[in-house]
This record gives sequence, structure tokens and C-alpha cells, in this order.
Amino acid sequence: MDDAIDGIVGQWRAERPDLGDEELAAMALFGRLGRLAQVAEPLVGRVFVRHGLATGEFDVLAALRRSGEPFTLTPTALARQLMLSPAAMTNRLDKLEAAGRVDRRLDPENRRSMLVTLTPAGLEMVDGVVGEHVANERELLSVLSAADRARLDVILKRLLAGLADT
Amino acid sequence: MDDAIDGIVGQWRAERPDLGDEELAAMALFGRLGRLAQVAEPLVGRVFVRHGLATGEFDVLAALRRSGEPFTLTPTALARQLMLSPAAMTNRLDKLEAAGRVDRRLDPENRRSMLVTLTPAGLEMVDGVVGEHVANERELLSVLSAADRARLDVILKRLLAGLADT
DNA sequence: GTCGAAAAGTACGATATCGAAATATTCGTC
DNA sequence: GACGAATATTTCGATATCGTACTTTTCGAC
Repeated sequence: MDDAIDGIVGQWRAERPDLGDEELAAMALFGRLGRLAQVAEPLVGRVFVRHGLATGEFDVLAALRRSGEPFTLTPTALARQLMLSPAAMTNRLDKLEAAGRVDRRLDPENRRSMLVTLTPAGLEMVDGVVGEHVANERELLSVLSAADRARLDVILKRLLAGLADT
Repeated sequence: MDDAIDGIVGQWRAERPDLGDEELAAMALFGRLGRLAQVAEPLVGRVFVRHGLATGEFDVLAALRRSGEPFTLTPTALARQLMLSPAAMTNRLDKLEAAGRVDRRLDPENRRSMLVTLTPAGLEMVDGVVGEHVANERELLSVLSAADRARLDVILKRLLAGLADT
């Protein structure tokens, strides 16, 4: 069965018959990857919306939570983990702090640095949401067989590793 | 070999042993999908940057080009294909028109509607770039075996179809 | 020990997106 | 054929991001 990406590739094949099959197959694959990320985001994020969180806010709380006691990281470490600019992290932390979900204080060891910590309210929030979040992700993937899920994960991991040092 | 996503899942397993293996596997898969989209974008887009185009601008020109003669679509059709809001498409078209790569004129058949067309300069631009673009995508995927690429495409297509009607 | 280089965080300006409202036109129903 | 609903596009306000510049603090080489 043809999908939207097949239609796009078919148009290119008709309009530019000089493009090779391997190249068009690569275009299809990247097209599906991009579209999947775009389609998946709201489906994954609906859990957060139910709890009054944006996806990006959950990401910050989750990074602090899984780092373990005392649930503390620097803005730079958070920005690196979430692949954000430091400026974007400042913005997210401003809002999370205003909402009472994280605290910011100076690092006594290094006065250039800040320490960002989950507040009790922030900890309660992320612990209450994460179970529902992963259950939702599991449910979304139930459209694939267990074998397909396993193969997909392996190949994505290979591709990610291969592109990382490009 | 463990990657960044394995590390994240390992942290969750240590901190929240109540989360199930299936759920954590789903989290890993979505994490890899999201990260891949994030990592791939600049690698794919470097071709456009070399030609003074943003990825989003190329996407518009490419949609017009592959639609075939007379390289004309409405803003609404473009917005739907690229999964953008109509407002975002207005913005992109404003810039492409100012750069002389597309024309906008009223549809004589339906005066609510606009017809967006590639200018000769826009056509030359997209035709000059698309070959290099797909060659780059093919090269990026060469880190996978042909069998892996084929399997990946099939599974992504299944997942996309499964999530579409969710 | 001092001084230039590097690092951490924030502020600022620019950009791209969205949702909602506004405007103009067409369609469908009675 | 009139009128309300639907459609196409744009405008506006809000938001999230980035890159760059700036301030403060620490590190390293001599």
C-alpha cells in the first residue's frame, strides 16, 4: 500500500527520472523519519498536556529525576542532555522555577555555576506522570510486532551511532 | 555498546524499578527516534546551507517542483503537504517571493485562492540542488547495510501507518 | 602570584512557529 | 436567489528557539 511518502517519491521519479533509485530510497527513508517525529510528538505529549505540562518542561523534570538524589544538575548539564542551547535552558528554567517545580541556587563550590534541583512539588509531579508516560509510549508502539520493535530499535541505534561521528 | 539512550534508560531502571521492561523499551525507541530527527536535520540541511537556502525554503520549492508543470500550488495545499499551519506558510511564501523564487497571483477561477508558482530562478535553484540533496541523504545512510536500510524503511512505514489513525 | 584564556549563566535581538481572529469569497439549501 | 456555513488567506499576539555578546568566576602557563 502506498502512503504519502511513496506519493512524493513517485512524483520525483516522474519529474526527474535522472535521480537514482538508491537516492530516492534514501529520500523516502529520511522523509518517513521526519514525518514520524512530527506525528509522534503530539501523541506522546498528550499525557503531559493532561497534567498541565509542556513536553519540554517534562523533559527537564525527568532529567533531574532520573539523575537520582539529590535531583540536582547544572543548567549546562541539562542543556547538553536535552540538546538545547544554554539560552533555551535559561528560558525553561525561568518558567519551571516560577511554577515552583525547581529551585535555582548558587553552587558553593564554583560560583560561576548554578545548581538546579527538583522541589518536592516538582518531584511529586514527575513521579506521578512518568508511569503514565511510558505506558502511553508502549501503547503507541503496540501497532508493531515485538519482532519489528526489536529490529527497529537495533537499526535506529546503529544509524544514530553512525551519524554521530559524521 | 551502550549509547546515550541506554544510559538514560539505565538511570530510570535504577531510580524507578517499578517501571516495566516493555515500557522502558518503548521509551528507548521513542528517544532514539526523536534524537535521530534532531541529529539528522543539520546533516541533511548542510546541502541547503551551501546554496543559501533554509531547509524549510527548500521544502516549499521542492513541493512545487515535484508537482510538475506548471509548478503551481495553492498555499493551503502547500501547508497541508508540509504539515504546517497556514500562517507559517504565509510567512515562508513572503520570504520566497521577496527572494524572487516564487510568484503569487490570484486564482482567476476562485478569487479566495492564490496560485503560487516557481519563477524561472526558483526552478533553476531547486533543480540544481535536489540532486546534491539526495546524494547527501544516500551518503548519510551508507552507515547502514542495504538490508538494514530496507528493513528500517518497511518498519517505519508500518509505524507511520499505525500511528496515523490513532 | 599575575594575567590571558576558558567556562557558566544570562540578556538581547532575530526568527519561525502556532492559534485565533479578521476578511473575502464560494457553496448549498431552502 | 438569499443567506448561513464553509473555505482560503492573511494578520496579530504569544511563545520557544537560536546565535551573539556580556559578566563573573576559575583555571593554567609563565
